[in-house]
Amino acid sequence: MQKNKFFFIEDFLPYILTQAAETVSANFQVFYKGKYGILRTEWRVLFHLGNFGQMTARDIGINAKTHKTKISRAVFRLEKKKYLKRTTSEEDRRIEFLSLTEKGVGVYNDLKKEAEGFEKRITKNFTESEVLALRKCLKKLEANFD
Amino acid sequence: MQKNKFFFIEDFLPYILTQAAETVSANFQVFYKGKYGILRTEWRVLFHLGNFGQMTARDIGINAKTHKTKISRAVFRLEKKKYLKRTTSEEDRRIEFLSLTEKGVGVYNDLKKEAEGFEKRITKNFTESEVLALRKCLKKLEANFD
DNA sequence: ATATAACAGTTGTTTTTGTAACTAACAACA
DNA sequence: TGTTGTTAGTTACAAAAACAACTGTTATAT
Repeated sequence: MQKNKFFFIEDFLPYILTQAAETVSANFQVFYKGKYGILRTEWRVLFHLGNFGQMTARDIGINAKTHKTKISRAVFRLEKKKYLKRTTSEEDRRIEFLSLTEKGVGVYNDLKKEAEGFEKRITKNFTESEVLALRKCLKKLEANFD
Repeated sequence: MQKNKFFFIEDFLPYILTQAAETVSANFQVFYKGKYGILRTEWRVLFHLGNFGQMTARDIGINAKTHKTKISRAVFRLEKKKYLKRTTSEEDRRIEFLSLTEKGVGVYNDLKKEAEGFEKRITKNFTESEVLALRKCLKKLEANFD
């Protein structure tokens, strides 16, 4: 009892999902790349630390589903920019605790404002329940792969 | 009259959108990359030609919002694999019409089946109207950048 | 204890992408 | 014509991502 006999790429969910994500990301990166010269993974690390406080590279990688080499290099660059500092754990010297410097917090706070403004603008023609439903669907979609 | 005083990265729409897209794409690429060794842009070109018939690289690029160098390289690889052929236009010799070979159509048909199955599986726990609403929201979101 | 496996994070190499500069063809207009 | 601008597509080089192999450390188990 299939309704649509034909395949349309423009209705293929993975395609429109990726297209929407790429368009939104390309427009959002103007802020962090344009203002601070950082890449997407660096933005993610910055925002994890700004949002959750001190974390290890490992835990950021798990939470953001990002490979450890990507995290490692992002941490290196953020450190070089003096946005974050590392502290080796006393109990387990493999682990490094990462946290934002004062400068990093400043950048985080500025980019947080930009993020809030950006989200508002791109959902200007959405009802509040539409935004909530969209968030819910995206999370549910992703949870299907755990 | 703002409700949420705090910023949570896990509720930031561009972030969860990108996360969902990356997770879905990573799982879907297993089919085209695993079975036929092609990349995402090659999949897109293949599916544009399979879906719409003969097209120019330019028009695929416009429709898929993909840079011409990416398209150019994807076309080159698909040609090398004998999935598509080029025909230079008689009226304007800058233009090449691209179309799938018989082999390319075979690959397209197989991957189309996989795509349909994949979409069904990832939306198994969605109601039909949820899927429709999700598609609509994603398209609306993207249209905000035109 | 000590060998082995597991883990956190880094480094090296290859593949892919991004960007700019390029070629070849057409268009417009003096 | 011929000069200038635009367009379709390619190529060259630099930046970034993917993947595998590595270092140093801790956990496990004989």
